[in-house]
Amino acid sequence: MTEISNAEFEVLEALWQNYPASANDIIAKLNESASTNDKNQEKQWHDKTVKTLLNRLVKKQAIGFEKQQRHYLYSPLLEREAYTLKESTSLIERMFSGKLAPLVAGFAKKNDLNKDDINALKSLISDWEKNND
Amino acid sequence: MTEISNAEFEVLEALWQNYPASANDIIAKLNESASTNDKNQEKQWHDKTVKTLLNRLVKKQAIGFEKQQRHYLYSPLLEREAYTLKESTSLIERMFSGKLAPLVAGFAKKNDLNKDDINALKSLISDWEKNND
DNA sequence: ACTCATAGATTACACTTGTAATAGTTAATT
DNA sequence: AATTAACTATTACAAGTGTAATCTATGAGT
Repeated sequence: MTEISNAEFEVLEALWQNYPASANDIIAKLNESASTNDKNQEKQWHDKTVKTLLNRLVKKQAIGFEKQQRHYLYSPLLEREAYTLKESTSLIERMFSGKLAPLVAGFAKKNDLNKDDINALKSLISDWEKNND
Repeated sequence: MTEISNAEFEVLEALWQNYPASANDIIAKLNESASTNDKNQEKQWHDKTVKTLLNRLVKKQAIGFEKQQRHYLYSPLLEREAYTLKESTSLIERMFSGKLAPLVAGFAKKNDLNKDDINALKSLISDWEKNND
């Protein structure tokens, strides 16, 4: 499977959030994003652009579709969790010699951790210890 | 500052490891990588390629140089830590809504954490708590 | 002083990416 | 049945990337 670009990823993300979905569903999802907020100045996706990206994702076998009368219903062929794990592993490999701690340390230093993060980490650690002692 | 590509990053990485450095120093560093190991099948960098990447990094103001007689001595203009933090923040933003825990959870699930990682995380947590209680 | 090796600068070139527009097809409407 | 609307497929096009080769200037050796 070839690489998924940033723009492609955003489309895939919309699909993960709700599928199977038609091109229009996906376009709508991409353009909604908290539009309840009036001053929402999110990027607007042009439908032609999204169609192109869907085609590329199909070619890359990241998503598939089944014909539904006149239009298609798309579905991801990748699991989100597997994909994000692969991507984060790759980044940690490239920038931190595969070690997780330096990444976390960077966040801690920037003080970008809050109580919730810490609690989540603690809980992960105790789970790990439960299974690996 | 524009984006730094993957190949550019590897060159920058070599420079961070030792600078100021001449183009040849950098090329050597890139091609050495544990070459003590005979079956080392690491990618070999062509010198022309590295020169190109150095030029692009200069253009992107990621590195600078000072003329030293006939050749240049390059130095990074970015701090490694700042750069990796920016990149990891960006990835976590895009894939985990800015939350660190899900990333760590992915690692824990894959069982890609060892005792050292856990200890490092614990220590980070206790540092954090020392400063944020 | 002249020639050559070398370092950096410029050019190359195919592939990817972001961002669409246009062309082709088929279902829906009049 | 003919026309139109709505989809998908194909084409476009500039900028960025990976990967070098060629050009140019200059210091080093003869």
